[in-house]
Amino acid sequence: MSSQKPSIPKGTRDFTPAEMLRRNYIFDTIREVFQNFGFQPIETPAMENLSVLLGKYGDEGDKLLFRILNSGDFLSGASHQDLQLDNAPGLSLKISSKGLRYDLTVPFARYVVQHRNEISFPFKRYQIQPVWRADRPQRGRYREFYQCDADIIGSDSLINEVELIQLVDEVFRRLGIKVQVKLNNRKILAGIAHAIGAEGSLTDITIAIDKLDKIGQEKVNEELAQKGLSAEAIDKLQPILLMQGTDEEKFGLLQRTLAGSAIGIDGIAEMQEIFEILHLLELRHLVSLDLTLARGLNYYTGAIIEVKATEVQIGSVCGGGRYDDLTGIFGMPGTSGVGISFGADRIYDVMLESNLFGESSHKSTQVLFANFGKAEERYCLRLLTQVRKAGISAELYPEAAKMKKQMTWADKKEVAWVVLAGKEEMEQNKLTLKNMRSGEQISCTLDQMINRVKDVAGA
RNA sequence: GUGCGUGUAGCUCAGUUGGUUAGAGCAUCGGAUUGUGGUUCCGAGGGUCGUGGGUUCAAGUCCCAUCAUGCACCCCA
Repeated sequence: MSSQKPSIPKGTRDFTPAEMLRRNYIFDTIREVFQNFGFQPIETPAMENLSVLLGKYGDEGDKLLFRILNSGDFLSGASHQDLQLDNAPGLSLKISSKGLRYDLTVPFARYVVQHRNEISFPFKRYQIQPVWRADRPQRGRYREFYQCDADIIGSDSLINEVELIQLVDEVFRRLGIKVQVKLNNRKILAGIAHAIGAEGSLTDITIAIDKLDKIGQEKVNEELAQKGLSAEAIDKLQPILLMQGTDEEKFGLLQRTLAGSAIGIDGIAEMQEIFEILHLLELRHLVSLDLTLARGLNYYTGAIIEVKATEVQIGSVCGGGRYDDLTGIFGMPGTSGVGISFGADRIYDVMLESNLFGESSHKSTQVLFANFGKAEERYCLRLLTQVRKAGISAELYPEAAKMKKQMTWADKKEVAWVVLAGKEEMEQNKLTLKNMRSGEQISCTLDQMINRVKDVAGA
């Protein structure tokens, strides 16, 4: 029989015990902060109906959706014509009706509409689950990754934006990651488009502006011209692109520039209020207005947030914003929400690179009972139960392998203590306790052993 | 979808202007030590050199194709 080479799909990963301990440390930290801020957990299915997902993330997003082939005779829904025409998007709708979720926000909007009668608004939920994107994997980019989302839906108050920023500040404080929080507002971006007379090109403008720090002013202008923006409009855009100074100075310039745009004025007022409240709070990380922040997700309508690690280059580790009418598509208009999403996998990469995982994430079995044979096994099994009842994680090596093998095994697993209980110990109703770090060995009773292990663990 | 790079043992890699039987370290397993690991010594297993074709007396090495993978763009957590 020929064996096949085992592999996993591109952009997916296995996680070792050591990695899982560290990943769980991140999830636990984020979860604690979510709960501390009053968010409640939900989960939604890995797959959604395609009708829920399509059209919510822009054309690019639709392309990146993983689609699930219908079960059984999946071709039955497709006509001969469908198969013959070179029409992949059309055909895919005939043979696939489900897809893997692309983010947690859209499924949440669907959840809210479906459960609206059980929810008392404003509803604050958190959700920690994997999402899938058919992107080309590279550094910090995976096809399967975890998002940790906190959203508040059913409240227009800007307090919510501020709370999320506070939450972000707290999560990264606890994890020890240095970050920079950038804020912008879609309404301001719309106002800019209006002010330079190019409302129709809002998306092109925001995407081009977003690249400013990457490709520079000239290239951005070239790209805008290529997208069909008039020279006059590009000209008018320059003062905004090059805007420098304090947030107050930026707001001043914006107010003058966007004076003719109601939506722009509205956006400025929102941001001013958010900053005003933020100034009352003591935040650890710098929060700044960044007009080049665009964010491609189509559903954002108001404030947008992005968080970048300052010491590791990996793209954003956290992003979010306000969406005024995501539930409207599902038949429940007028319910505004705002949310934030932490990218657990990128946070992991940042922490690994910056050496931020402490010993707290190093947890293994505390006590291993060496196995000497059948009779000793029985003896140890009774002791083992009592050790576990005392709250100490313990296990018995499952077979009477050579001592060297058992000790090596304990060493590799970073077990702190090994209990040796053979014939001699059984006769004296005692056991030998070995400290794997120091190599020191003592003879003692079960109670003495439990106290010793607990003492050292507590110290 | 576009561009550039890389594929040799489980992992990291060496392999000369093409030249006889493809190597090392780490890891794994076994022994030295049948009740003692982290440092020693000895030994063993493990390879269709990504795959297919071509050039050549001869290809891990050169050429082409293909697949996989990494990076950049796009987009994003």
